[in-house]
Amino acid sequence: MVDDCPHLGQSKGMSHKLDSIFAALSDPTRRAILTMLLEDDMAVTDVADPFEMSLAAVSKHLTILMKAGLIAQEKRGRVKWCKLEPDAMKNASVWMQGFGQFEPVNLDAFERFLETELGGQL
Amino acid sequence: MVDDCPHLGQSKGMSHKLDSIFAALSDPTRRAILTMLLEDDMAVTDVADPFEMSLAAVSKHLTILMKAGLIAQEKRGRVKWCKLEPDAMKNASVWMQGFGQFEPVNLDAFERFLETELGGQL
DNA sequence: ACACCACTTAACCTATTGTTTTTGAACGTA
DNA sequence: TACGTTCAAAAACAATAGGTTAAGTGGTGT
Repeated sequence: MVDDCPHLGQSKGMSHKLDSIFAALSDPTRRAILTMLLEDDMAVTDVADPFEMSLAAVSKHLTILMKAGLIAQEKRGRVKWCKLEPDAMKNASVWMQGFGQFEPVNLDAFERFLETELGGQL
Repeated sequence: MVDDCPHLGQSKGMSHKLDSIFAALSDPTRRAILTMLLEDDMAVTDVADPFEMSLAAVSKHLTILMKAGLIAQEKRGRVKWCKLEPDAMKNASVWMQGFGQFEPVNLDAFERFLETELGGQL
């Protein structure tokens, strides 16, 4: 979670994962796909069905989601089934929780604490 | 349309916000900036200092973070101070919680961050 | 007034992304 | 075997992202 703070220690592994996870989540089509997969596993054709765009475009979106680790694809026969892979999203969620856990008041207090007690030497 | 996240009762306006929030988070430089701002409010020049890139590039990153609502900027004199705006990230976090097939994040990542970085001085 | 400082904007370059259409491979079925 | 279905890959293209340098804006200090 602290991996991408360059003035602290850097271990690039996690950061690169977060790159692709957040980038994958930044597209509304892909978020919609994830929402659909929340209800049930789906074949590629069925995933593409509600969308205006071509099947090829949806297939590429699925590739992006898979490379981010947000879904898994399993081929059974000629049908490729897509299922959610929630662990990847958990990684991103945990990273974000580091920012959401405290109220603004507590944040201000914490900042003042850092200033007075530590002199900002971090 | 399947544009959004119906199971969470979110509107299309929210979807556009999530676009920019997740897109902003997908860049490691911007995540590093947010991590730095976790410790204290900072002037633009000081934010740019640890990075290899130009000040102009960092300024653009800050604009993206501000448009996503992840930070706020306040100009005092000739110095523009940047501070974290955690509510935006909380929105994105809530969206991800909808995929609650992983346990709700109850670990306090922020405290663990502090323990790691401050050596338990708190 | 003048120079400096803290940014922002402009113009530009390059790599990547998002999309389409077309092509083609793999697979079930008749 | 032959045919239709499922899906991926390739080619082509516009738009966007992230970076640069250079110029512009506006507050500070002497």
